[in-house]
Amino acid sequence: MEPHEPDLTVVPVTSVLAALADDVRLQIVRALAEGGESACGSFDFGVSKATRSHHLKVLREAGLTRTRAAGTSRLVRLRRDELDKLYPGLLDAVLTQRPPA
Amino acid sequence: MEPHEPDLTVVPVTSVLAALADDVRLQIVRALAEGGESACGSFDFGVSKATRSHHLKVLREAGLTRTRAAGTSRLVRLRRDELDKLYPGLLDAVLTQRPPA
DNA sequence: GGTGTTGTTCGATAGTTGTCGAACAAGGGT
DNA sequence: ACCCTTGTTCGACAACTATCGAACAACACC
Repeated sequence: MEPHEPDLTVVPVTSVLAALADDVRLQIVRALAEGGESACGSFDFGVSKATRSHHLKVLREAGLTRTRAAGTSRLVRLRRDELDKLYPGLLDAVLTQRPPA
Repeated sequence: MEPHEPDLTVVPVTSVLAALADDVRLQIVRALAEGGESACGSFDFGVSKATRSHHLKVLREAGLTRTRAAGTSRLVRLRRDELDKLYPGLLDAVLTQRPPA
């Protein structure tokens, strides 16, 4: 089954924003931005693997990530080039860690 | 009663993004970005005034807008300067109308 | 003081979403 | 062949959210 990675231009802006508007998913995106392509299992942010899988699906279907199989693992990476081209400044604005309240 | 307009630095990024991740609210923000300060009633996007009031509250409490009374109306404006300073590129990336699919 | 305009607030409701455990699937190694 | 690791999928459930009509509040104006 194809992993359903849509063309970014057909994804509504609100879907992209909604995908980023979750704490767990934002941590995943930050980890990807810093660490590059990573296995799903490397994102241990206090949720079960079912929940993690769900969040990765949301990110993928919002056009934020790409996934490829590698043995028993799956490697995920940020579609940064496309995102920066279509929404310049979005990722930069969102990824920089904010002051601790 | 104070309209509860929080300091932007204490609003979680996810709240800002969630506020923008709705079609009606995005239309309101776009209208504000283009038309400047406007009365609540000027945002007629096919929802009831109760719903409109709800969306304006979400935007206000996410730190995106400021509201002041003016007679029987209430004038709403975008907190663009603060947003651009704290999240440079965010609004620009989101406000530009996307290609029609 | 009454009437109309403009918004807000209050239930209520339907839909969406985040979360989990359990079951399942696909590989790799021994 | 067996088992372990790695992920996905499947209900199920709680929490949140978008929406509405109706009731209420504040102000202006006659």
